Amino acid sequence: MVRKKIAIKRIEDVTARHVCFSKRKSGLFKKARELSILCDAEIALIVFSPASKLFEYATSSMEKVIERHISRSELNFDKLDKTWAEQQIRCNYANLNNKLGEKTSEMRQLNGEELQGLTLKQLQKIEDRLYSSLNRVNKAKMQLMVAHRSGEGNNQISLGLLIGSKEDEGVVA
Amino acid sequence: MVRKKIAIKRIEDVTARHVCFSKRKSGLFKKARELSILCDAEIALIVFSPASKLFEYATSSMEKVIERHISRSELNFDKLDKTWAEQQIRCNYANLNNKLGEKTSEMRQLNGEELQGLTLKQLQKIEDRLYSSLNRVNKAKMQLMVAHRSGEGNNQISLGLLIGSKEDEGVVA
DNA sequence: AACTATTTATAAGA
DNA sequence: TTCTTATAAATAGTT
Repeated sequence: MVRKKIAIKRIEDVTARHVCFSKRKSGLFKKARELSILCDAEIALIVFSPASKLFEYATSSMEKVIERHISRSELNFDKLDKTWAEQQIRCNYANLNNKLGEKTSEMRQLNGEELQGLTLKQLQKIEDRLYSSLNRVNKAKMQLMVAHRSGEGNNQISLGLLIGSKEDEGVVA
Repeated sequence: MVRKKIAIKRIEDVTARHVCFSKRKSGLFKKARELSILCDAEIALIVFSPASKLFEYATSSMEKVIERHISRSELNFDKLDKTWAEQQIRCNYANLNNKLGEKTSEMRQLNGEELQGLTLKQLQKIEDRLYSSLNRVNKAKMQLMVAHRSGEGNNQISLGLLIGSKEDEGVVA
């Protein structure tokens, strides 16, 4: 347990990343709450998970302010002054462009393109990642087949299997 | 030095409160930064000290949005008169956003996340794709190993293998 | 989800 | 504010 300190860089393994997110998120929110109470500070904390799920914490009055910003999925440009809005768009644009580039490149490697120049170790890592993906896809297939069979056969049994095979939430729902 | 754990309640002594604020604030921001990097999360954190001094942290584009809201309330109702250029930028922005969304979603599926709701056929397709990726990665590994051996052995053979193993480019793209 | 060895944060003191 | 250090708290890896 905790054999080593970890480097602060993106965790590639999906499962590990989710677990880490869940753990550290609670830690972060706890710290925020403590700071606000101990030191009488106003705090707003917004966290979007990699899957874009929203988590938030805010003390008192700020809550309303922040809430408003979150619930807006489109920026309300009409209410903002134009120059700022334009800058904002440009900034986001560049940002998006970068992200798109990164994602594309990552996907290419995962696809097995752009493999030249990688070390054996790096290739091994990609291979491992692909295998775990395959595993998850296979599980999903199994669940589907079980669910499907339940449509024609004995509902009691298949329902039991379904529940038993549910692991991360929403797989079957 | 840390004689005891402290209770989480407002620190009455002003000096002690300030010191605590300063220390815990850095800790909180550090944790926020780490979470965002490790888990690829979007985070915005706003802290007002008891003396109403502002501290903030935000990943990427959220920064500007939040900043704007902090400097708050004096919204410029500089409505309308949107130039063609601005419209254009917004259009591109929306476009990029969509693309990024698609890519992200595609990658998640390829990763074996977000598999819920897919049909058996779709899952099969993802599985096939993963298998071909694995194939390509394996080939790359082989090439590396052969190339490595060729450093000591027969160059002709490994070159032949290299050329022979190149096949379908852009299967997925 | 629970455990625990370690790392990390931090309360008190200087 | 910054440093030190003993102790409390968080958490990475494992089960």
